[in-house]
Amino acid sequence: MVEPKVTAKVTPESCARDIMETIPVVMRFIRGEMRRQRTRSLSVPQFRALVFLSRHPGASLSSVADYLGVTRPTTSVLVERLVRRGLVTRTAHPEERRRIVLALTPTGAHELQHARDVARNRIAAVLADLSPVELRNISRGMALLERVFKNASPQDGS
Amino acid sequence: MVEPKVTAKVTPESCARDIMETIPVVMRFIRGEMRRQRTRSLSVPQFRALVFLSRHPGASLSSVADYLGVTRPTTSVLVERLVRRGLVTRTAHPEERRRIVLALTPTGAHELQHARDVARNRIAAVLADLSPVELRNISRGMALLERVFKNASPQDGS
DNA sequence: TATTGTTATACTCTATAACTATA
DNA sequence: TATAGTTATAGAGTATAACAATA
Repeated sequence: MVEPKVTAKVTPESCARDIMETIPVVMRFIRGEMRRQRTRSLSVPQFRALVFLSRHPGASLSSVADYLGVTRPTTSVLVERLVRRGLVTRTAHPEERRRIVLALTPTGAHELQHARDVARNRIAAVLADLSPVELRNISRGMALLERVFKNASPQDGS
Repeated sequence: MVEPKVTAKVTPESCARDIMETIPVVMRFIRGEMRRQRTRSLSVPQFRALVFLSRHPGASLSSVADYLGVTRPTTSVLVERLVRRGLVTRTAHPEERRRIVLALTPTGAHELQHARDVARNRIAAVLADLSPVELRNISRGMALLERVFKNASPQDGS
């Protein structure tokens, strides 16, 4: 009574298992690439903060925290390091005096571009042997994951 | 001369961009779920080490390090914490006296099962609205990523 | 009172360097 | 000499708690 398994049944649970198994492996690779840039290496959160600021110049600390999915104290420390390294400017908001205005410095924009290019190329190299269909499959999977996890991250459940 | 874009061209580079954007978001969610288990929370590396030991009882520290993709000093510290918490046993290898033999304690096996169940169910809940086709797409994408990143992680390039 | 941001504290991850012990 | 593992050190991520300043 064993059914010939042409394609295994995929459930949310089995999919979750696959995600738990694979995501950390890929994450580690990305981290390694970010860190490889010897003199000017970035952590993944630092990189993501720079990406966010490149898209949202003048953003507040809270908005960066929301994007990163971490608390404000964590973000405050992270931003402080980026400011000290000369990658980000932190100035007072003219009207709302509680707020700060964050933006990339020219150096920050440059370093971001560099890190992004290197990481993208290194990841692309790993993907080089995949077929167009397989690449599309991965991209589609990423889009789906982004859609469902983007706004689920805080704590929507228990 | 603008081609009607039915389906965007997916290149290794564009796929790499998607990966860089999405993986950290999902990773953060997984970390949050692991940490949620208040009293007995696990970090993702701790969780992964326990998973590995459940599959490879008696493994050496080096093999755990290889699986995690981190250095041996890092692994030594991580294992030390698991031993102190009573989740892992660390005994001398009978023949190769340089080696240690790592294994889960009954408590470790139990906590692993608990953490795994909770995290899987929480992730599955996020995936609940996806169709079977979409779930299969994600699982297929994970399998592809696992295949290419599993052995690329160290430093195969520059 | 609620929000923005910081500081203090504590813990984990992580690597490199230097070490011990064993093979 | 090479390998297995540890320890020391340093820096980053991270949260919670407590705080300051502003709205």
